[in-house]
Amino acid sequence: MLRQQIPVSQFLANVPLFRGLGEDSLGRIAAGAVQVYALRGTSVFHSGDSCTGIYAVLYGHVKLVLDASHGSERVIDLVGPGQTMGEVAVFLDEPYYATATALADSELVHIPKATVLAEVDRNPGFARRLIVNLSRRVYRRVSDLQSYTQSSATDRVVRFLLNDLSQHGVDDTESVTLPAPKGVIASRLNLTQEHFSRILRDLMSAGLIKVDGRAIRISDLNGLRARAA
Amino acid sequence: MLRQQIPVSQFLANVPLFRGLGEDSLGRIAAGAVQVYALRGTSVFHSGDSCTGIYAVLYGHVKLVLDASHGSERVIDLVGPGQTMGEVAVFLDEPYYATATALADSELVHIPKATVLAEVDRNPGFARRLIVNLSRRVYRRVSDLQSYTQSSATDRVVRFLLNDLSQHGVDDTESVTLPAPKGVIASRLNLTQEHFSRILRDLMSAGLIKVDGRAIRISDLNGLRARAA
DNA sequence: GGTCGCGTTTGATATTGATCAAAGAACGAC
DNA sequence: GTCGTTCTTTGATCAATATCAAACGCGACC
Repeated sequence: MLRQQIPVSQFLANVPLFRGLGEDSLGRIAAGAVQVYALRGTSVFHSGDSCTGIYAVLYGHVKLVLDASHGSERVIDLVGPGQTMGEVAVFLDEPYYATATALADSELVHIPKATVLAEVDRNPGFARRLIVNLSRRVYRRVSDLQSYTQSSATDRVVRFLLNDLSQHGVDDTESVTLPAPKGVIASRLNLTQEHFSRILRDLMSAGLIKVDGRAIRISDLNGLRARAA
Repeated sequence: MLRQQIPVSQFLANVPLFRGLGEDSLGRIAAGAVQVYALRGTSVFHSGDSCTGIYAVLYGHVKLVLDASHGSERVIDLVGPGQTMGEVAVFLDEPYYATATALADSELVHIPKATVLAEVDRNPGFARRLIVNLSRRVYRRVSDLQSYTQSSATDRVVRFLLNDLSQHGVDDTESVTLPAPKGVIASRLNLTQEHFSRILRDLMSAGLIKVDGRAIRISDLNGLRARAA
């Protein structure tokens, strides 16, 4: 993993967590920030590492994985451009509890713990941003929990597809490209690779989607929506 | 549900979220606060209700439930004395996403949304408290997720017992009293009432615990600990 | 072009925990 | 007390998903 110190405030201005913070504030944050490159397959931090600060992803994708004591790893999140990770460990003053591994060659910005803590005390606007950010995260975890426990594997997959679709905007051609190998997506959805594969096959043979590697075309959007109810 | 306006600052001083905030800050928070009594079985708020503020539990117990569209309800949290609920809805500026129902006659304090928001902007110490509070919540949700997906039902039950034990301190007699009907605890642990019942029976016949209604005595602490690995 | 390795698919089987149904126990109201 | 309600236990069966094993596809690299 390479590290390099260059001006990053222009990048940070586009990260939702920092957007609209004002030049002075951004400047202070950028001052301590360091650009980090992580090649595909390399880890940005490991579970148990002492926490040095937060990371914002500029481009690429990173998976957050809970190491399984026994059995296979569990992907708890996929972090893409504009998103941040590591806040929880910073504020709990504990080591990172998950491992962050690049799914593709990625560029990140590291903001040291001290910088984050100082800015929170200094800038209520930033504090508020963080609070909202964490609130959203709690909410998403609760939603996840709800999916895992109250809906079937197929429902989860369908909802995942529809969700990804809506994020990328409804293009002329309705399609989704998985940001990670299917095994990783499967784990994120709390199912095995095999089961995920079978579900995609079933959705295909029901004429709802077409799968070509990581590219998934939605053939019957309404049919798919009906399935998600 | 009764509401009554009385001075509450002395109570708030004992709630972790507000502890050590200083007289002035506590005073401002208490100013808008209203004491709320919820009889057993009554709800403090319902999923979908517009969010009016946060609640701190003074005594009693409240369950937070996700309504299941179809099927049975899912308990996502048990909120006891000193704990708070509703923060996420306040900061996301959305309706409550769960329903809060008293498990026993309970006393709570309601702090209006506006009061909370104003105090965050005014008092970095409070903002920090909230951030830590929310971080802990994210962490707990992740831990929950890990239990649900990476360990067996029995493991979860054992860990729940050991956890509850350590919270109440290791009394002379090592015992736990469930704060809610077994069906509620079961749901919190993501299993059915029946399954929970069978697990307790099995742990009993293995000589690890003794169950008498909601009182559970740990007969073989080391044996139980061994089971949690 | 061959082959190594990763990701993916498929099939057969096993296991966990859910569901359905019903009977018991506990507890409060009258 | 006795009745009604809620909580809990037990048994029988079922469904969902995991696991194990093996083959397949395909790109990277020699």
